[in-house]
Amino acid sequence: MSPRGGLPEVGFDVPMTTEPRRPVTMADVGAAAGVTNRTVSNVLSGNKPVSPATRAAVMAAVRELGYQMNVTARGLRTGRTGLLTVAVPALRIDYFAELALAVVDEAERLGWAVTLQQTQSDRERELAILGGHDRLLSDGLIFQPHALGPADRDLLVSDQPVVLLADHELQADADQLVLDNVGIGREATAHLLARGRRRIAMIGPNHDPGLSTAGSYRLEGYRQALAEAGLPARPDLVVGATRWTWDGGAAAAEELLASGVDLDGLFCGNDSLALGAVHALRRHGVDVPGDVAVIGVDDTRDAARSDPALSTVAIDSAGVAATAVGLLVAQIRRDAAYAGPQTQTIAHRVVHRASS
Amino acid sequence: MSPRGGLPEVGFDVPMTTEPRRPVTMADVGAAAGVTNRTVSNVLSGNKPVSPATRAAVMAAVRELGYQMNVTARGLRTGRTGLLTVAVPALRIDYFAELALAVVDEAERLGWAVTLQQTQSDRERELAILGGHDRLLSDGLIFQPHALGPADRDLLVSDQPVVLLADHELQADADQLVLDNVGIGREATAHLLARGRRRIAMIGPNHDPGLSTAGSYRLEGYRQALAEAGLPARPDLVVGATRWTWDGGAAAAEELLASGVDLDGLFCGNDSLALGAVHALRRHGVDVPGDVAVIGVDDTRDAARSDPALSTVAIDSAGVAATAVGLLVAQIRRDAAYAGPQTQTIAHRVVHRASS
DNA sequence: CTGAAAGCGCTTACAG
DNA sequence: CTGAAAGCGCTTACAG
Repeated sequence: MSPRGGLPEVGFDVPMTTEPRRPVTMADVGAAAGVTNRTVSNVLSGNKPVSPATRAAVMAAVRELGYQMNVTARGLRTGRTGLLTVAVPALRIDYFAELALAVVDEAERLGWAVTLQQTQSDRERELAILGGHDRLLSDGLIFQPHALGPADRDLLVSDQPVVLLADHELQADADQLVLDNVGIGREATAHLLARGRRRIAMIGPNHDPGLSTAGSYRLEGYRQALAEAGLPARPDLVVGATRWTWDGGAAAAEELLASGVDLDGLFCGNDSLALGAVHALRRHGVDVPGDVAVIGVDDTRDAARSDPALSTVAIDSAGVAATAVGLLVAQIRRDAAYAGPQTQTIAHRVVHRASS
Repeated sequence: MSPRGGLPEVGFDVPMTTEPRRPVTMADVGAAAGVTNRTVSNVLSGNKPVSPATRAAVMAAVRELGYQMNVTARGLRTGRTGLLTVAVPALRIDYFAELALAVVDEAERLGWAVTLQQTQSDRERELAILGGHDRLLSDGLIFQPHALGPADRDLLVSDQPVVLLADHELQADADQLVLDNVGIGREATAHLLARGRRRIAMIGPNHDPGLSTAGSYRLEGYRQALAEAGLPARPDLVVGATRWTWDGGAAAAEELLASGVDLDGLFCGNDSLALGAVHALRRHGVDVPGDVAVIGVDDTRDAARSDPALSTVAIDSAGVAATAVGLLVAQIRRDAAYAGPQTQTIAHRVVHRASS
């Protein structure tokens, strides 16, 4: 804008002060500090000793130039990105949301970042998790398969770090944290029996044979408990639920009521189902626990806060998260203390509250 | 273990069948398909046309060798990782959890993965988000600052793609989605006034002057509504809450009741506070809405499901997430349609339910 | 449509 | 303790 008269011609050829913003590299930092990029790397990584004077000069240059490490380049060189992947069926289900957020907390505490993936219980998406992009961008995977099952053991074996969360023992060649779902169903039902209930319904089993969900195992436990009490398994008392959500629980309870079946106890596959079911029951004038005692599974935060407070089988999702992250990081670091692939059973316990 | 007698000496020097598992590279795939890595890259990226026969040969080799792209290497070359970062104060707060999960959904739909970060409203951690590792590992950032405020505008400006979610307009050089928190407080309070309440309390303002939270703006709206109705602002009706959680709401309600103040309406800074407060009120025999009408903010899922269903000021977190992801991706792609940094106000609306 | 080569920004043996 | 150089596995102008 200013006339060129007052400036030497050459002035127009010097670079503008606002250059194309080439990112600052370690070499730039080194040049400013009078060393090479190698020394900068040693200072920043702490892998090799560096003299205090050199360190100070480097750090000053880092600050002055606003240097930020190119994590992708480091990742290519070292094979580590500092990222973990968590893949669960659906984050809309409270239990998985709480589990995933617990993993984020625990990983963050140990200095790792986390990416979240949802499989929607879809086989193709579960396969994509195992072989996909994010798998290689992150250093390890915590994965709850839903559509993949025991028949897919070859797929679930991996030379990359992985911890499986499972509704049933999947195979022995990877770390896995397994729920005792039969035990959960049996103990939940036994709790209702102990409260004097005899006509106990269940909401939850999934009729999709392709899904190895917790539902079928919990149903088995429910049947075992009834059998141990000398009670028959009545199909009219069992209602399926494809989606284990609040809405699914409300709909299933409506279905139970509409069928006219007489019940005095209700075991729901998880807390979300149970809370939706309680809501529907009360809307129809059914008292909980007076007319029907209800118990869920998971002990989500909402369970303790609902009115009436929901009895449940507590699963320590924070503990599962901590264990899973610990095992995964041990694998990634090739810790000497890491004992190799193992199967751990996740603990559970019945929590008695007002709903039963 | 087996005696070497039966084997030729040379046998011990041939490589074992289980080699050190060098990862398969594009060059390996090319060698198997009779082309170079460049052609493999062209096939896999789709960036350049490749003859059908060559493509088929490459894809066959990819399958046979079980090739998985090294995403880190591609990221170093292209400057893209396919990863977005979402940073919010705390995932334990329902609104942020729902917002973050909505971002995951929307990003996934568009083919991006998401990493989640929590700042805990801590200034150091917010600065780390802006300058940290994950910033450079991901292609863009959706960030709700809490400790950083208008005074930090220089820090919030960036040459890297960013979308700010804000409780108050922060600065004009970045995309930002801003809540009209004064309006939210005013309309929530006006709703209670319209329901005939005159002694309206508020739970929420944060007394930490370092935090530019929504609380102070919503408090201002609350005062405006009272003033417009000709009512005085009574300090004894306002209770602070440092953490906007269910527990925080229950504790604040206890505090209100213990103070002996007479109230007939209650505006809570968010739904989590409100649900905790309702629980505490009812436990002390206070009827909602008979004795005290209650309204929250956010319209989290629990709001509609609680008993009584909670009135609230709905914020469309799914819409916020979709808009934020859309703006961020447009920045990353340098879309021609991208209009440059802009400020959008997030819509809200009062939802009347049973609690008022 | 394909090959040979350069280069993204780091880390790390190899010398000194 | 530091320099010069190789190489991680891709993508992409440059030739043909």
